[in-house]
Amino acid sequence: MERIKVSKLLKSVEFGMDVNVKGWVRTKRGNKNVAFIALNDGSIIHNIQVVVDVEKFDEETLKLITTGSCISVIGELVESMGQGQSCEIQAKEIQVYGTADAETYPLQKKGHTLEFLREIAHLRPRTNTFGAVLRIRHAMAYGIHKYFNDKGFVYLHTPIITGSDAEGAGAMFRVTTLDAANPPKNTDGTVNFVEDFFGKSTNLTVSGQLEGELGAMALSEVYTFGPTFRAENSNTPRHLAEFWMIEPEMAFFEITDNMDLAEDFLKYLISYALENCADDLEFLNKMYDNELIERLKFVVENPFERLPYTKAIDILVNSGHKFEFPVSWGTDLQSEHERYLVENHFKKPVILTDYPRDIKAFYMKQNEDGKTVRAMDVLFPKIGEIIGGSQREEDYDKLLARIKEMNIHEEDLWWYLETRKFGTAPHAGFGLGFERLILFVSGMSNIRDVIPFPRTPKNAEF
RNA sequence: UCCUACUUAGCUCAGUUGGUUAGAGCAUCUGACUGUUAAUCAGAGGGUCGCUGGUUCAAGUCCAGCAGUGGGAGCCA
Repeated sequence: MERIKVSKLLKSVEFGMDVNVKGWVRTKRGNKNVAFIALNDGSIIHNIQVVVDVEKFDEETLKLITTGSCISVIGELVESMGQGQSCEIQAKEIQVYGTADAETYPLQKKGHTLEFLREIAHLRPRTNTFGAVLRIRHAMAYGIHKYFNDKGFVYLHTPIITGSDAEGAGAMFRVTTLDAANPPKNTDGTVNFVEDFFGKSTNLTVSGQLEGELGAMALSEVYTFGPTFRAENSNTPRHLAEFWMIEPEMAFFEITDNMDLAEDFLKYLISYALENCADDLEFLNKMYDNELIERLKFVVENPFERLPYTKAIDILVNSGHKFEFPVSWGTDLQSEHERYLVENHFKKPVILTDYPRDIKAFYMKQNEDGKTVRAMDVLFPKIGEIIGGSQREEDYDKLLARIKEMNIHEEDLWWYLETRKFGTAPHAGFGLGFERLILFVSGMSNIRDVIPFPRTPKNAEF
């Protein structure tokens, strides 16, 4: 008999037919006459209740059905006699695929702390919480591709191993096949990477942006969506050493077009979650964050506040609010400043633009004032910076001057500079941290709980 | 990396000014119960008190170092 998924079954109203479901047992309870098994196959947050007439089954088989075990059930789909579910399966045949020793299986019927579940990341997808988060994560990944595809963007695969050390987005992980204990050396004692696999020093990418720009200078609109690596010793609920990032890059877009796209993109994804992940969001709203759904709707329905950095500084200085770090023009905003703007002053997402050039990357387009660049950061409640982007400097001379000024090796970027030499065009783009998006959409508060197997300093288990 | 808190049963936590044999709830096991919803009720088993060292007649409790985890900060997405 063909297997039917629980998600499909719970929507079915055709009582009286025999069905086959397969899944993992969440709980079993009952008495010597009747047993109730809550079965889940991950297709939906809800379980299907399997009713077992105890005397019709072998006692030894029923004993094997414990929390965590995996079974296949054939039975009749009937209207439930009990409260709490509309339909259930009256079991006729049960096959046990895999037992789960009750004394050692770590997941209980009772709730667990997220900290404990992180220690058993191989089993936590079997919980309601992680089932919900992982389904939402999937829906967001799909929504991202759908959004860009519908808009005519080309999905560009940028390299994961990079020889460019000039991306400037943080510490990198080295990629090498050299013997760590005994690497070939130059006469001055440094490691000779000419003998390494690629004939030069290579690292894992910290951003696909520079290559993304190369694609945009031919295909007009491109986006990347792939893993990104930062070797920073960051121990916070918002950072991972390995995370996924979405980086659209658009020719002929100026900074305002970039902001429009970023806002529309975020609103599309949040709407997509509200429409397609309603059950999972309701669960998370109930269990973790009572204002989650309300907050998601608010973000979709209200325009983001847009203002230049300089104006934000004025607001902060005149706020009368006591900050731990003083506010002054020319310094980067601290978390507390961003939080004040988003959560206290505007009470909605904020897009800040035109930051001082000295605190931003070399590739950002320089404004006429000689002091600021066309950067934009999208700040969200609870999680802070969710998007960072800019219009790019398309003028060869200005870009080269900035590279020299910041002591970046221009010879490493010859290919990047050539796009400004041959058919340059105004263009812009941004980066969205995928896990930060999931954090916001799911209402979870630690980034380690929105990726299946988190990589953080001192942790690469599983 | 810095600041701070925490680490006691499978899980979540109590544990008094240092003082006999370290407790509870849940989970597990056994039994009871004719349809349960984190079922309920009764009983039982379950501990190197994170690790190392120190103070003391005596350390889960006080001190030091180390490790891990949470929260905050920095770096950023």
